[in-house]
Amino acid sequence: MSSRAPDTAHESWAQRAEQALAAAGRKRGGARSALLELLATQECALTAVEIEQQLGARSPCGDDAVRPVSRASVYRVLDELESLGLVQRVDTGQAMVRYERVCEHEEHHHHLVCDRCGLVMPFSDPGLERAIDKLSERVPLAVSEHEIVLRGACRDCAA
Amino acid sequence: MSSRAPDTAHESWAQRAEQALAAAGRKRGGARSALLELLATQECALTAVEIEQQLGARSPCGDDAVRPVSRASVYRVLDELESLGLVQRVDTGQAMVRYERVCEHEEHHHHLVCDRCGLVMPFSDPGLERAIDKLSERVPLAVSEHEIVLRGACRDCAA
DNA sequence: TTCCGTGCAAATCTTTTGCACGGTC
DNA sequence: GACCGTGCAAAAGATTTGCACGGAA
Repeated sequence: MSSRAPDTAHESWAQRAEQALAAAGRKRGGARSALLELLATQECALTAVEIEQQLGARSPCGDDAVRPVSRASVYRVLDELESLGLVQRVDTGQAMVRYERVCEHEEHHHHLVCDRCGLVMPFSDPGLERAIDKLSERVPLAVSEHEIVLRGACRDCAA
Repeated sequence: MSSRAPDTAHESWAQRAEQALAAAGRKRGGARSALLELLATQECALTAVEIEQQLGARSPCGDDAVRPVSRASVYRVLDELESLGLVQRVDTGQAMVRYERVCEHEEHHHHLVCDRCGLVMPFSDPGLERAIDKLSERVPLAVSEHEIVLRGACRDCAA
């Protein structure tokens, strides 16, 4: 990242998302913008309910005209973004599915899940990716994506 | 089991399960026996509904006194077996969770999932396991298990 | 006889859908 | 003005739980 700092990656994600949406003939809307803005800042996967809550928690004063986003819209927008390849579902084996943005030029990551407190953390490992890629060629399936989840006790819970 | 061939592995799994259940102070029951018997023969993960259907499909004549197993029991038994470490949940990212038996001495496997038809196949790869094991030591989580899912198009669907 | 296992029905919880209104193009 | 986006409420589907009965120890 010579001139651009890496922390602008999520801005460009939001831009790319807006573009893709526009290209798909979609109009703009409050709920979707809010959701894009939130996802752009997230490091790791969120559930629909977490997203709803975070969006509802904006403007604690209550008179900012930022209306809370309904859960239905959260699901609808996520679904839309997923089909455009801007967001991916992450199934951590917990009750609810999680969603996170897909950054084309960022190293993609997988997830650590704490069995006890439910904490979800990202991790990435080039060696593992290589192993998966090689494996993908030997398998009776035209692999288009993969997902890896490591489960165990996080530091706080193990202490 | 010294001279037993490996294809009796599932028999011993059923036995081990019965023992563990007994050790946990559990009594025997029709639904649970049926479920154990079914799981013992399965190569790969099943959903609760699939299990219910297979158990309901026994004795097509209808007068064999084998009563269909209720779905609630399927879930209860699976939950029980899971907490004893005899069965593991497998989350393939489809609508329903899957379950399969855990064989201590068998190489454990992961899953290929066809996006289009929903087919689930097992696969295993020692290299991948090694990579995961090494990785597990470097991660801020006391890893107790891991799950890998490769998604794509199966041969039939890709054709 | 005591307690466990099971079926049935109702409850829960996540996610989806139908409908009507208001905003965007 | 046409059509999309959104909220609300109801629906759908998977899983869990409460309760009462029958069987195992």
